[in-house]
Amino acid sequence: MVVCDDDSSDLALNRQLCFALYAASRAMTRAYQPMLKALGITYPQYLVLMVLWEWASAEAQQEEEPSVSALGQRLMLDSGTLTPLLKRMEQNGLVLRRRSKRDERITLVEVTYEGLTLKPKAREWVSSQLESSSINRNDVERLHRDLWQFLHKLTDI
Amino acid sequence: MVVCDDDSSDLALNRQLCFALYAASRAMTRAYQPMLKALGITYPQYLVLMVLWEWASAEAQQEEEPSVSALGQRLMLDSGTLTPLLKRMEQNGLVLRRRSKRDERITLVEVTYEGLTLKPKAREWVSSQLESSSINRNDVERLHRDLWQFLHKLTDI
DNA sequence: GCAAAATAAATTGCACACAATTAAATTGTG
DNA sequence: CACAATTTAATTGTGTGCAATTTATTTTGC
Repeated sequence: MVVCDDDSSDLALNRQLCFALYAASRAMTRAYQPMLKALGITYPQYLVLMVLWEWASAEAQQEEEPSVSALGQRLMLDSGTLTPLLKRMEQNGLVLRRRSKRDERITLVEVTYEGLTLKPKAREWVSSQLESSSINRNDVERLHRDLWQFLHKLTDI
Repeated sequence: MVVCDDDSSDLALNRQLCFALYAASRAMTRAYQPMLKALGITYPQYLVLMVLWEWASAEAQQEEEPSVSALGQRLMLDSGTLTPLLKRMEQNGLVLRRRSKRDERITLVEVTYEGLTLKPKAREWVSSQLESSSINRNDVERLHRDLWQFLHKLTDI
């Protein structure tokens, strides 16, 4: 059996992309650590907060119900991840969880005032990072666009 | 205090990139699941195997010592992640772990014959996926290049 | 030579991810 | 209305990631 062959192949090409995504995603998380530590939250908790900040904004008031599953659709996460994460956020005073009166199966999530106060702090840190880094905004936008295009093709298969 | 402001800002822009990376990385992992399940390994175990497959190839024989820390540098992972992962792979007969005779602090890792036999299977699956998908190889290469460029700027800060 | 510093893994503890299952509530259908 | 099918979270179990600490070994400085 051939178990040792050359690496100038699909395998190596693809390895590089799948690993680049894996490495870049973790590097991004690492880059956020100073801010996250200062705010006392984790990276996925920050993503949850960003969705909740959007939902709490005036424009979005009459939008979708802020349920666990709506949050899950937005972040592509399931209740197995979100339920314990939201419980920790509730413990830390960042969100409130309550059952919908209309349908007791649904758990509604809302950001607290304390959770809202983290938004300007996060914004300030992010904008100062962008300023002090050598990262070009156009590059970021192109990468973002290409990533989503790739992600859509990936999930279409 | 201003806790509710517009989202046409650095925060929103950056959220999209950091979330795109997070989502794309997990989507890639999901896309690999059918193959990984068939091979009986996890995604990070697959990444480890790819490094070990490279190291086992003839060209690389006199390269760096296949230690846990060398593996960690390649994958940007530490022993806290790798040690238990490699133990599981050893349990499953995919790798061997032994202490270096030259330096007893160092744990050397080598792929077994069983571990090598997974390589052609992985290659076959990956190439068939690329063929059957609508993903353009040039797009993949560009995304890969842009990702590494971004990753380097990120880790430079 | 030998104690202190440095190095390499391993360990510990916590927080995700996610597959699979379970439990509770609601909806659809006869 | 009854009751099966569906929907929504929560739960369970396994495997990462990673910070922080510990253990074992080697190197360095004197």
